[in-house]
Amino acid sequence: MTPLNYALLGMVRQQPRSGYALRKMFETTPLGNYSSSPGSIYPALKKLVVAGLLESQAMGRGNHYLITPQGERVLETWFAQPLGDEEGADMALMRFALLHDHPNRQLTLDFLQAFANNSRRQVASLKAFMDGDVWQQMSVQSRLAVQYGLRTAQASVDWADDALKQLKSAPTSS
Amino acid sequence: MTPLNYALLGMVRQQPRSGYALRKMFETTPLGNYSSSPGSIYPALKKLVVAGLLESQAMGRGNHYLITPQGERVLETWFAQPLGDEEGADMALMRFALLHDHPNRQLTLDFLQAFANNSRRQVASLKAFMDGDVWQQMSVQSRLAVQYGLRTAQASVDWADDALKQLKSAPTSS
DNA sequence: CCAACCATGTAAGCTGTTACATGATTGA
DNA sequence: TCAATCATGTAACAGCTTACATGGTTGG
Repeated sequence: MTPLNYALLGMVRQQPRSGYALRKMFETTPLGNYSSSPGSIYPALKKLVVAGLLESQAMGRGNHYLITPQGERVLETWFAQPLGDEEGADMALMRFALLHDHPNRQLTLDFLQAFANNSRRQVASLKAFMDGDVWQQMSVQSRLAVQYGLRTAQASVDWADDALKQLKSAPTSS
Repeated sequence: MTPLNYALLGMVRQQPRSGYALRKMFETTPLGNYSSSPGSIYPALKKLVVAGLLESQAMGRGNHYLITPQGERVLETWFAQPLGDEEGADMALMRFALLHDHPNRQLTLDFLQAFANNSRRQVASLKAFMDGDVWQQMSVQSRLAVQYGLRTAQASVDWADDALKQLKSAPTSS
């Protein structure tokens, strides 16, 4: 399961779509960092059908894709996985976005907690780096680049905390 | 010229290093998102030598790499290129970090200006997206994911502005 | 002497991109 | 009718990772 596969599964789960519609999603929304080129999406969809995670259904011109129970299970397993340090922020955020209307709200809350903790750890490790030997030998520019990392990590912490607040104050809105 | 190639050129330009030392840089510093696996670095170094951008020089155990005048020219050309929207933030930041001790301080200032402008444009486009139709149909989670993008873009703006201040107030510190 | 590190390399594969190609349908 | 959009596909490649393999050196 590649990142793109998860993205496609998640989008199709939300609503059956054609390959073309999925491409448009990548093009027109800020979510999903993937190119909308057909060279990636159509082959991936085919593979997902072969693997039994999606079902193709002719509809007007073109095919719509539906998620199968097995596909749902794959997504659920992914959602339930503890958020590791390894997955980059982009991957983590995609996972978060695909949780969208998931009935189990707790998954989202858990995700945000873990994300906030990871970001806090990242902040701490960058601060620790700034106390090390290497830091002293670095040029002004290189140091500023590290400061950039610090700022974005801090922004992640703030966002996650804020998102938790918003979700907790809001009733089950879906 | 791949991102990794630029990274290697820039690091060698700063100081002649062995392939192993370069790997350690990737491992121990937050700069450079690349894996430190030998499978990427050694072949890349070889290609750069063949292309005449680096020179290999036996030294003790292992080889040190030096940048050639031609390699310097390649870097200079890259540095001088206007910062486009296309390059991701990671690529942009790498370029910034590699400017490190560049004698032409103006390049750094130009970069930061362009980066700040790009980030501002990104903020604006995200805000515009939040006024569109798609936004209305999105789930709470998806909206929060977009808000994340907004926050990090804003952090980029803040960082660039701050960096400009720091550099302008500091004399030529190198 | 044995583990850990220094130091380099290759082969296979995964993932996504680029570029090309095709044809139907819709709106001006 | 002519351009734009809908809709799908393939072939070739680029770029990096994983896994494996090798041998020297250093320190406990």
